[in-house]
Amino acid sequence: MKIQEFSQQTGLSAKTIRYYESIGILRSPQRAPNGYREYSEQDLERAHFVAGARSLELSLDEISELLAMQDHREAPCRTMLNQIKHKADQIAKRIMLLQQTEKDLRKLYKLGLTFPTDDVDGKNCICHLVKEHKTR
Amino acid sequence: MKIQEFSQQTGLSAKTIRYYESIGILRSPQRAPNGYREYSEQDLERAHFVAGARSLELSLDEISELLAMQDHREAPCRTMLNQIKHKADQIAKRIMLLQQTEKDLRKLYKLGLTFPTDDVDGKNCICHLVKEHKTR
DNA sequence: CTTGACATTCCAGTAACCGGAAGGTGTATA
DNA sequence: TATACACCTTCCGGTTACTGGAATGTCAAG
Repeated sequence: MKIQEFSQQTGLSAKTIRYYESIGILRSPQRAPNGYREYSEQDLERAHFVAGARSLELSLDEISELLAMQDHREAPCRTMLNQIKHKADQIAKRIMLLQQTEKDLRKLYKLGLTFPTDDVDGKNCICHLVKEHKTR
Repeated sequence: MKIQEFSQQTGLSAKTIRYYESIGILRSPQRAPNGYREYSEQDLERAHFVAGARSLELSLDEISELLAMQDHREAPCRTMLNQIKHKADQIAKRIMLLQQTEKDLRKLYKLGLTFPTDDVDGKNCICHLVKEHKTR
C-alpha cells in the first residue's frame, strides 16, 4: 500500500510516517519503480506498535529502545512493563500538578470577576493577583 | 541587583531571564559599567507577572499580548480574565486525556504481569497489547 | 493536453528553554 | 603579585515531535 493508505491504517499522518522513517523509528519500506513508498503488512505491525506506544505517552526514544530489542530478537516485555509503570507514575504526577493549576485558575477567575477591569496600575486588578501568584 | 539575585527573587533561571529578554518578554535592563545587567524594582514587578502567568500555564505569546496592553496603558484585565477561563478549560481537557491514558497504562501493566516476558513474536505478550492499543 | 490527486525531497519553523564553550570581571587569599 | 574562584557576558547548538510549505515528479481520467 502507498503512504496514504498506510497513514489511514495506522492513524499516523504521512508527514509523521516519513519523519519516523527519517529518524529510524520505522524502517525504510520498499519503493515502487516510480519511487513511491510501498508498505507491507510487516511495516503495518511495526507502525501499529509505535502508534500504540505513542498514544500511551511513551517517548520516541523509549520506543526506539523497545524496537531495538525486538530487532535483536530479544523480548522487550520486561523493559516495556517497567516503562509502563514508570509512565503511569509520571502521568499521575503531571495530573496532580495540572489539577492544582486548574484550581488556581478557577479561583483567580472568580476573584477577577469581582474586580474592576480597567485598573492599569493599581492593586485591584487580576493582573496584580497574577504577580503575586506563587509557583508551587 | 545582578542577574543571580534577580533570578532568586523571581524563581526564573538566569538562562531563562536572558532568553525572555532576547525575545522581548522582559525589557533590557540597565547595564553596569562592566556590562553586567542591573535590575530594578520595576523589572522585578514585570518579571513577577511573567513568572506568575507562566506558572498558570499561560504561553509566552499570551503573556506578550498582556504585557503589550500594559505597555500601551490599557488595562489587560478583561483579556486576561478570558484567557484564564480558556486556560482552565484547556487544562481540564488535558487532565481528562491524561487520566484515560493513566488508566490504560495501569490496566496494561496489570495484564502484562500475567503474561510471559520472553515472548518475542507471539501474541501472549504485552507488546502485542500495545500494538492493539487504540488511540481515542 | 490539462486537471487533480497523489507522491517525492528538502528546508524552516514551532515552544520554551538548557548546556556548554570561550572569554571578561571582581574579590579573597597564599 | 599570582591565582583561584565565583560571577558575568555572548553565541551556538541541541532538545521533542512534529508541521508547513515550496518545488518537482507521477499517474489516471476527461
